[in-house]
Amino acid sequence: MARKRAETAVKERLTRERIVDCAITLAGTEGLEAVTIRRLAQDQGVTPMALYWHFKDKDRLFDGIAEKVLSDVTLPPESDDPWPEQLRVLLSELLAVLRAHPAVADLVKTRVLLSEPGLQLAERTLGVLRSAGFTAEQSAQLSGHALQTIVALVTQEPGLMVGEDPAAREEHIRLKRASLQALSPERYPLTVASADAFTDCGNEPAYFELGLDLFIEGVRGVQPGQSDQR
Amino acid sequence: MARKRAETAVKERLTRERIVDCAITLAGTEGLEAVTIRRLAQDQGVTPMALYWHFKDKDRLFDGIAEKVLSDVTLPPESDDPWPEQLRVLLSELLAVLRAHPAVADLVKTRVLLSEPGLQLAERTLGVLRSAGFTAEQSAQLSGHALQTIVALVTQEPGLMVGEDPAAREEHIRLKRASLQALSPERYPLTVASADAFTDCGNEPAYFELGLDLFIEGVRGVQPGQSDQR
DNA sequence: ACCTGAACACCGTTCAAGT
DNA sequence: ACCTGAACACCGTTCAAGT
Repeated sequence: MARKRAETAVKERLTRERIVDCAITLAGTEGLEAVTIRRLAQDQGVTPMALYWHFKDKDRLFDGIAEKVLSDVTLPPESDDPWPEQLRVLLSELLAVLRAHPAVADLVKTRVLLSEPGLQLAERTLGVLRSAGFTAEQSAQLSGHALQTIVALVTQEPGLMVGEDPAAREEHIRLKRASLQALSPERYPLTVASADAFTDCGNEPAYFELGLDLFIEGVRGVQPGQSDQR
Repeated sequence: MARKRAETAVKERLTRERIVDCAITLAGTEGLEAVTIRRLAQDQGVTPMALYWHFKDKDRLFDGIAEKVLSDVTLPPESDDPWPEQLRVLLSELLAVLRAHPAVADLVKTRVLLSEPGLQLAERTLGVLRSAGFTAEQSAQLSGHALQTIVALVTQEPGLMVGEDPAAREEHIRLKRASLQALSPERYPLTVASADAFTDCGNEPAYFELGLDLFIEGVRGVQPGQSDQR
């Protein structure tokens, strides 16, 4: 009981890591909108301006968040498996990591090329795509789509609501579903029939599997040297 | 010269349409961040609170923007073409509309099911997918991915910078490209080789074609009753 | 019906100053 | 090196009041 304690936790020195961790936790519990410089400072028991010694501005803090999340990605060893398998393994790993941090997945989307762990993931993804016969240009674009697909899968999952208690979540889903079901069945029969699926993804594994399959099959379909008649 | 004039244009009464149009224009010229209640009011020569008579809050204004943009989508007549063709036509139309409004495309992504024109597009898309043999659940998910893919194609186009003069844009691209090219060629050879493609999509038609193909081929690949061995 | 005035509770950020 | 105090220029939104 030496010195003074702050709030519930032992007061430690401010550091980039601590700020980033705090931001990730806060985003996870209350949503990314709750992550403000001032709120972060308050939770750390410090002045808002204290953060500016560690980060040039909020955008750099976001860079730090993305880097930290991407550092959770563990790349598999190089393999001789067919490229679709390798691609699936890479994307599944990224998917698993982002699923643990849906609130900040959108930050990652635009920041992969800005950090060491992101670059390693990108390099490996490009490797798989190049081995499938794509050019540097095509591989760049496809790797971007891959990232984009995984992030969308995580952030747009129907019924997902970060930083909302289960009761409010249920209510939100119920309301949205009701409004879809209230549509004219003559004009929007298919939309009404899909109301459940639009508001809550009933089966998570199937949802993510279809998303992954969709992308990988898409890559297969545009692969150079394929019979592409339609 | 009766009454008084404001700024450069003739002062007219405030209306939902005028506010939405103003917001879309502003987003296009200065970016979505520039679209604030206060700025909109200022441009219209009115108090910020005036807008609250027309829209409950900023989110409803965003709903209005999305609806207006989606109303530009002109649906093709029903056809007997094979479903991939029909899907391509629908997505190309949406793509063309969003390409004209990249700054607000992200707003559209989460609001298709909230307006008449969006619902009509969704219904048609679901129709095509259902005709391809997908269930209501699968079709809902795939239509979501379709939307998401088109929006991403428009908003993530490398080298696109909404609300930035060409000079600043060039400089921005140059800088980002240089930083990629400065990476270690031993550790990131493929990333360095793709630096150009990551920073500027050299060939727009090819970029959008590949994006569309990727999605449509993906749907083809996950279509029920296909030989799906990998 | 349509708009204003004043106020509230927030933001990110700068800059000079403290230890 | 690391943090604070005070201030600036913004936000969205509410509420009572005006015409």
